[in-house]
Amino acid sequence: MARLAGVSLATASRVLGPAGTRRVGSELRHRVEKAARQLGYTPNLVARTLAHGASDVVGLIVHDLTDPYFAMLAGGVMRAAERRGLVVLISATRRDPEREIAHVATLRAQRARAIVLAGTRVTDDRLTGRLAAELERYRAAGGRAACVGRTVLPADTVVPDNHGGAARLARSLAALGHRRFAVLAGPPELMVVRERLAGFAEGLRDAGLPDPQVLYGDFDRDGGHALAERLLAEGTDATCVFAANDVMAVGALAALRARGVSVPADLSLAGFDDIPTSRDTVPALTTVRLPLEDMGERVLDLALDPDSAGEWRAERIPAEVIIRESTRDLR
Amino acid sequence: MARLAGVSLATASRVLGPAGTRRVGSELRHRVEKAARQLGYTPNLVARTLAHGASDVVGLIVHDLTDPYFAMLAGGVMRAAERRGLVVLISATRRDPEREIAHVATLRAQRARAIVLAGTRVTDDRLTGRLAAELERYRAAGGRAACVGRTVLPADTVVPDNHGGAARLARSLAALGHRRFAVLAGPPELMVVRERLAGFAEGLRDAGLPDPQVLYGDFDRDGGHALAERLLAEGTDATCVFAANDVMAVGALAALRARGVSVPADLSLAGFDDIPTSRDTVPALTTVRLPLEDMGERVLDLALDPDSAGEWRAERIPAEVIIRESTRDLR
DNA sequence: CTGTTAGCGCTTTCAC
DNA sequence: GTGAAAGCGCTAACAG
Repeated sequence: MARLAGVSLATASRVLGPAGTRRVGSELRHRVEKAARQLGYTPNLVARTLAHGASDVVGLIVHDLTDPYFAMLAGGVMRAAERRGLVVLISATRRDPEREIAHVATLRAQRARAIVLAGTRVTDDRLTGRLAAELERYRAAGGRAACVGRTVLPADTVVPDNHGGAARLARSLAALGHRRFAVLAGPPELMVVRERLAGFAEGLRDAGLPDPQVLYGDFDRDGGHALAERLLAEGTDATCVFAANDVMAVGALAALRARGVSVPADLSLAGFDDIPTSRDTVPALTTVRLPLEDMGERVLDLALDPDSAGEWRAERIPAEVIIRESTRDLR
Repeated sequence: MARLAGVSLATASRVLGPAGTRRVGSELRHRVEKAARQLGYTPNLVARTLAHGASDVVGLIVHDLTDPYFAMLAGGVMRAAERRGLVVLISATRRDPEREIAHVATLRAQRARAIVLAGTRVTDDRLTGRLAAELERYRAAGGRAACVGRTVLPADTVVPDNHGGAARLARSLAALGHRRFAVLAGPPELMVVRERLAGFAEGLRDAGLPDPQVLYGDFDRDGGHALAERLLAEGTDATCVFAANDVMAVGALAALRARGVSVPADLSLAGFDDIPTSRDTVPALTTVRLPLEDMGERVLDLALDPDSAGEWRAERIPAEVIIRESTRDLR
């Protein structure tokens, strides 16, 4: 113990402890610091957490780190955490709501200072209810939480404008002269999917166009690939395809290419999210931009900052349509 | 406290505690479990860690989660951790060795059960020495560690066959009829870069070809982009370009395309790693495959499994050349 | 300003 | 088998 090395005991805690209004004579302060350095002493954060109550780990629950959407989000959360001197415990749900609930429980047991939930929001009320209950216990134990997605959970939320973005995208596409659309959607149980789909349909209606043809599948690269093949197999009169997210669009692009369908000459394609690779696909992907890293930072801020009044806060994130080369101008 | 709820006290610990040879009468066992359930009791892992010594968090230090290489690696580590009931604390170095050292220190303070280091290995001896020292302290405090990359650290290591893979790639490319090469390399301080460069040059020599033209830059997408532009600006007589990793290759591809250089018609291009997107680029990227997720799992296994004898283990990971469409067959 | 004294919640000998 | 008691290493009142 650095204590014995120095001379005093709990004084050490004051100088080595969390920066703050620690008043210690400079003489002793130096002695302690010196001793600590000599012994290579590092405070045991576990003990500190136990005694002091507040841990400096925050939990982040995502679907899959391998998906650029979540990787970017995680990057933002980690950046914000580092700025505050906190560390991030990441766990993946792989879209399994049960696993998400379990992870919240683990984080509670771990006494994480805050939990950020990203991307498994489903429409099943029973599941949502159980997750909410688990979160409630966590909060009751002094934890803070925030999530990104829809405001269905009892927590502050960063809510990307999925609906509005998709609607604006639809209108932009209509303005390019497209009249018939197909949507490669993820599983209908996913909130994001429903929002983007509804927004897109609404945008189409605004433009006086009929509802799109909709195909449901997995919300990932292979899902996009499979759906594009199905679209081709079933036949379509659409001139433009909207994939519910960019990774699906990337998969669709590959499938179309393999089948000899040229984008955008034969068929236009648009995605959603604006992950980094979407500007590097060929053709570059028209999409709806979400400031993923910023969202990550914001959601951690929300989780950590003192609650506002009674109601849960919802921070809307604007989504911006970006027209690139994958959508043909038919005019 | 579940204790009072039930009846006994430390008995609760025996039934709720870590699974094992806990002998408790089934009557009491049931009572305790019931009480725990009623109260929604969850053991405080922080306290357990303090008392019991062993935490169930493992640390993972990567360069940047946003880079698919590390995302995949992280995915593997997380999978392996989950299988063992452990959680993963991830931190990013953004290639700053100082930050890496700091993260090890933090993880030590956090009493992480194990640390996995991935991807900041540099050639600076002073830095490596300090990192080694920090690791040594961690280990002295009972921690375990393993890393992926070069075996320069006092730890078990998963070592991808960068040299061999690059050499085989060079020979394959030579077999396709290419005679003059350019390499878009990352910063020379990075171990990976040196290994891949050396391996590539060696493969060329094996084939009786001259050393390649080498350009150094950043080890990421934008680095690849910038380097490709520089290559074009400076002019080159190479018929094939080797980018030291896939994300650089993706950037290079975009730059070449923007400049009207067709791949592989005008110039061939190859990468390294085989990240998921490399099969979706246009043209699909010739590369050297590394089983990233497996590597992640293996490195955690290495870190956690009881040390073998005195020497540090080095687990070689084979790298497989994958010829796709981005490299032209000149024969 | 600085030393003493209780715990934080759990695991673990050590008796009964 | 099961209860009692002693810490794990640190922080936080509370006195000096």
